[in-house]
Amino acid sequence: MLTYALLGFLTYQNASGYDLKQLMDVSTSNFWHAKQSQIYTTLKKMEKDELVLSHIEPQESRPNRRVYEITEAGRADLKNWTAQPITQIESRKEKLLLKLFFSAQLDPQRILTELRLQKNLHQTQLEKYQTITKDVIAQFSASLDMQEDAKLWEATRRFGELYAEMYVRWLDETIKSVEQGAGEQ
Amino acid sequence: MLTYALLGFLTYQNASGYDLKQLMDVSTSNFWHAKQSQIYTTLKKMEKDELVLSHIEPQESRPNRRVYEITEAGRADLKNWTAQPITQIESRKEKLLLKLFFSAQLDPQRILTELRLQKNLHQTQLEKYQTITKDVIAQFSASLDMQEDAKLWEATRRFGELYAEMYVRWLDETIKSVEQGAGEQ
DNA sequence: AACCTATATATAATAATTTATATATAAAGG
DNA sequence: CCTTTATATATAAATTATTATATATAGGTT
Repeated sequence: MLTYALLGFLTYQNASGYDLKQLMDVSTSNFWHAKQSQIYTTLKKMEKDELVLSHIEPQESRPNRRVYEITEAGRADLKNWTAQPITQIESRKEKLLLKLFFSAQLDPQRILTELRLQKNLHQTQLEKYQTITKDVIAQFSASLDMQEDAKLWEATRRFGELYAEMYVRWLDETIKSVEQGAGEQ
Repeated sequence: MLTYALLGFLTYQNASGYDLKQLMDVSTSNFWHAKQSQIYTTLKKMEKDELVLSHIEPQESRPNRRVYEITEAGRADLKNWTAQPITQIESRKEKLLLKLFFSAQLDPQRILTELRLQKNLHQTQLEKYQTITKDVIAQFSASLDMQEDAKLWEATRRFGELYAEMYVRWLDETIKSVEQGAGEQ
């Protein structure tokens, strides 16, 4: 899957592994992320599979860059993937819920502390989606040739916003429910 | 992480790999899931680490069961894990959003078909949380010694419900937005 | 009679992902 | 002056997860 994310970025412009990591961090990290090491090894595999090709770009006073370029085979592969409809719901993994599920014999105070910490985190995240992320996309939206892209990027930002909102709401409800059983304010 | 899920189940009762797979599928699959093969190999590793121990339970006309039991070390390990607060937001991976993000040059009709299919899936899922899952938990809630557990289980069910609700809402918004650009009803 | 589902465990092979480490330098901040 | 951050790539090791396959039988369905 990471392959397709990388191919997607490379349809916009050539990029190094370093560039691609930066791009992911600021744009798709909300719904797709990868570690630096995975990006580098995946690019290597992609070059072996001829989905991309690379060349070294010498730099002064900085390590040389290995810049990747998508090939025709790469474009075809990406197109083929996008043509394949997703017929299932993506499964989630949420450590917090796993802990909660098995926490009945635990001290309610501990659970509450943890839930409140999480509320903070998601609230901060929510605000980021509503300010910084929104502004970044709005800027892209201003350039004419980016309008179609920006519309879809906005949709993914909105997902992040709605998700964070939902999470905070659920935490509020859950905190209240746990407080009731614990006899504390 | 799967280790803790399995240990969690084993604090309630001894179980075989097969049992644990069934249990996960009907209870935690909303926020934690695993394939049969991973469960079997993880149990094996856990036994080597002395977090569980197993014995064979002979059966007539069915393959013998290998039943696992949590050890004191296992209980300690689980307790230690629950005591460790989670200080980060869990990162998501959503193929659908990844596709959407890179879909500007794609036929809007295709995107719409895919989004509508997803809406169906999440709507069906939502109804399940609101009916079957809700009923199952309500039944557990009826037995006195399960009330504390059932309350937390209900919280995790509620998460699934809110998530599905949010997803459907986002899909509605996104479908509308894509329709506008595509000049179709 | 043939097929599917449920019951039950196990392992091999592969793929995906994370953690850790190594190297090298410039610029900026405290 | 020292530390941190940014720039850049690369690989080893370990963990986690998926896909595929093998075996065996009872019971129900087409």
